[in-house]
Amino acid sequence: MDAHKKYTNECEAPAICKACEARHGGICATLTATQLVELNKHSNRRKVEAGNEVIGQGENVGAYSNILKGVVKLSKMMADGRQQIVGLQFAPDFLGRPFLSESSISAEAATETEICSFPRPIIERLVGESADLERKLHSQSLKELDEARDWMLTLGRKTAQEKVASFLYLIATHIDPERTSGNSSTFDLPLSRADIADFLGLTIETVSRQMTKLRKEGTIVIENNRHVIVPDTRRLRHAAGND
Amino acid sequence: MDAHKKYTNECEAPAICKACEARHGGICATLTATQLVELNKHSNRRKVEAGNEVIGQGENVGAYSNILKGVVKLSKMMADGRQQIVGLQFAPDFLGRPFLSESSISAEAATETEICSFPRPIIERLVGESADLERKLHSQSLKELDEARDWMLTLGRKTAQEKVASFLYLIATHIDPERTSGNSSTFDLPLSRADIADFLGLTIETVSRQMTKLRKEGTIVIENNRHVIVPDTRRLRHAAGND
DNA sequence: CGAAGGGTTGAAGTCAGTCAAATAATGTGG
DNA sequence: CCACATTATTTGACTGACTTCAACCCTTCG
Repeated sequence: MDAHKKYTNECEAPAICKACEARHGGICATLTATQLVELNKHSNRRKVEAGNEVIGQGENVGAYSNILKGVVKLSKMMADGRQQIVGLQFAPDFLGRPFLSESSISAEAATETEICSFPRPIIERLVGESADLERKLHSQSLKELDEARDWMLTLGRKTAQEKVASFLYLIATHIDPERTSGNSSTFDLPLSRADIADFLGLTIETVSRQMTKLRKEGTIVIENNRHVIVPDTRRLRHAAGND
Repeated sequence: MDAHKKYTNECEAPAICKACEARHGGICATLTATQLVELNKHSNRRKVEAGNEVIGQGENVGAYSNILKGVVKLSKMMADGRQQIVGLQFAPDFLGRPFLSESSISAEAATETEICSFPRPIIERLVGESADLERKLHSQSLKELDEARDWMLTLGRKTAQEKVASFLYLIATHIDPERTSGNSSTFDLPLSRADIADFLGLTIETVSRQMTKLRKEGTIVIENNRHVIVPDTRRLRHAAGND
């Protein structure tokens, strides 16, 4: 069987990659079929439950990954336990540098997540071969930098009300909307109130109060704590102080 | 004269570059002599006074620059005027993407500054030619990302006291120290109280009060408002909540 | 000398934090 | 499927850190 696999130079992409959700979104989009085959030999696709660290044990320490499904939170912690979420990564983002020695960032699945990870050395070799790949990684870094700086404005200068609205607006615009028609949007929050507080530099109580306020104003509708309906995203955007 | 300039392939670096402070620190370090000559034809070296935007008027809009001397602040502003400084760049950093359409960031000289700027198209062509250059730009982006995330923790989770100490510690470790021996450090603040407040997400009054407090505790000594002496940087680091 | 800008200090107000308790959602064993 | 235990979220009363508003000080510069 597999009679068509005799050539190695211009081979086809592995079947598993062809069916991959991130095939055209993640870093894999920049690779040739040959490189995909190579990468695929060492890749490891797996599920990560909400609340678990994305850093693989043993062999996978220091790996790079594609997020195929779910939301990953990147956070920093102070010696005394105070915590700050410094970034959220949505599928099909690439999860790279973070859990490298560098800065003390931890990556944890916020929701049930699926990732495809690759050993660091392989990626680094491919980066040397492919300018497109380096470009892709570079541009993701720049995107993350822009997002981080946007969030600095939120953390430093917005009120609690605006912070919570900013968060909801961020989610509304980044999550695969369960339903989006024109100006309205519906989704499940990927983060608990505690996580939201850590993302906004607030306490859970304040987050809760501001959500209640937004609900009573009619800016949002909440069902079962996690499910949110935004009837008018422009109104939410305005509440976030974005204009 | 200039008899030795007959070859064009393996020419020497331009004299002005050889004498340049950033020759080995900025992006220029990754370029070949030939590329330097090319780049030099279009480069524009100039001084920028404190308080002026670094964006060149007219021809230079959308340029990339090397910072040769001084400190540049990157800031974002909300519609109602609230402002947040999202990054400081010290010589010999590269000042790149910021004043590109993208995110509404403005770059302004905090102190008297000297920059060497290049038209965007030239840089972009060189990036295509030199993987080293792309790598260099990429790694600066990652550095800025790390710094931004560190600062998010400061903005979101630290007290006013810790924020001010964090700022002083940042300056103490980034500025060419006028005098550094062992654990002590002496320097001039590159930012006014108003700028410091915008960097820390505080008001000038709070910044002033916390500086006074740190002074009375003996953690720092202040002379003429701008001149600061840190007798023991470990103590300052501790006041910043970094351990 | 007087005006102007940057910085400090004080008094009063407010927004978000803290502490505590109630309520809702989720899970577990019988 | 129910009673119970456990956790997540909301709500309330109170406190406190930081802001706001206002006056004052100090240096600089015309």
